[in-house]
Amino acid sequence: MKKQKIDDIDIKILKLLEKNSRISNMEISRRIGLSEGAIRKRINKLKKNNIIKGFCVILDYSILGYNVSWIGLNVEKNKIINIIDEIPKDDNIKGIYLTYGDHDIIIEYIYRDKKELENYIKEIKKIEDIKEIWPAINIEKVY
Amino acid sequence: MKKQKIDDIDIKILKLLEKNSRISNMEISRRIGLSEGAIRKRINKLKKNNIIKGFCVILDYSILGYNVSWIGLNVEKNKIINIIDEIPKDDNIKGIYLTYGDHDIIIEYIYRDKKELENYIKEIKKIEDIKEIWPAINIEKVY
DNA sequence: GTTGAAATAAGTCCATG
DNA sequence: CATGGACTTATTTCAAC
Repeated sequence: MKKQKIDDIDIKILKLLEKNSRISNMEISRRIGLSEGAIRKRINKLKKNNIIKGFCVILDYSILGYNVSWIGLNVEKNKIINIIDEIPKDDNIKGIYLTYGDHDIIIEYIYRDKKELENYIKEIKKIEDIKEIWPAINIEKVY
Repeated sequence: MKKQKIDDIDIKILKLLEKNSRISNMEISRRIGLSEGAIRKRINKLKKNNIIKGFCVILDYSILGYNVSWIGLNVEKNKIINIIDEIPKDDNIKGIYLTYGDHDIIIEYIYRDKKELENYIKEIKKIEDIKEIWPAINIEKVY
């Protein structure tokens, strides 16, 4: 795929969507000073070119009765792709990240009680080539 | 604030918004089988009660020419709130997380080149009561 | 929950550079 | 030939009931 040239207008659109992705095309158009159609076409293009990968919602999981954890995995480096495939995935997985640092893979996992987390860790442990698991790094987004 | 009772319909709405926050109220209403007005009132209530904290966009920062890092900070535990206040904040900060585990605070930071990251680290270092800084944990979201 | 008016989004076509 | 604007139609939002 040819790499899309991003201009200042695209950046402005992305910044507005980062603040509030539910803003209407019309409102973006008013703030930027382009027609609604132009904004819509640009957003679609940004989606097509995978610069916009999706639109999401920031939830307070603690109010919903969940804890949030990041589970760090240290693994055989040449098996990373296989391992990512094998990680059990369900609604409680909010993200899986490839990282270079203390860990190789980080799983963002929400759970209602310790039991649920422990069971999930048990599943993870069954995967071959995982050397270390650093679970239960509870987090709260403060900014 | 009184804690909101969440029912199955709220959960369904949140799941749809998690998949795509730009879905229209109408489309949610069709999928759930409630009127559009009912959906709208529920979303507004979820926002008012801070269960929905915002609507965001998932961007591929690498296509935009950015690297993504998580900077882990180990700090004096009783100074955490002060430190969070003092962390320099700009458009490159995508999140600040309070954590319990390897680090006390994690900053999600995007940068175009090493120089930019280094300058930011330099700013962080000026803050009192930060004991350790673990920067440059580059990440890619794979799921 | 229904309804109707206003706002917004989507689709098409045309002009421009 | 990609982009924005103008126009038309379809859909969505929003508030009164």
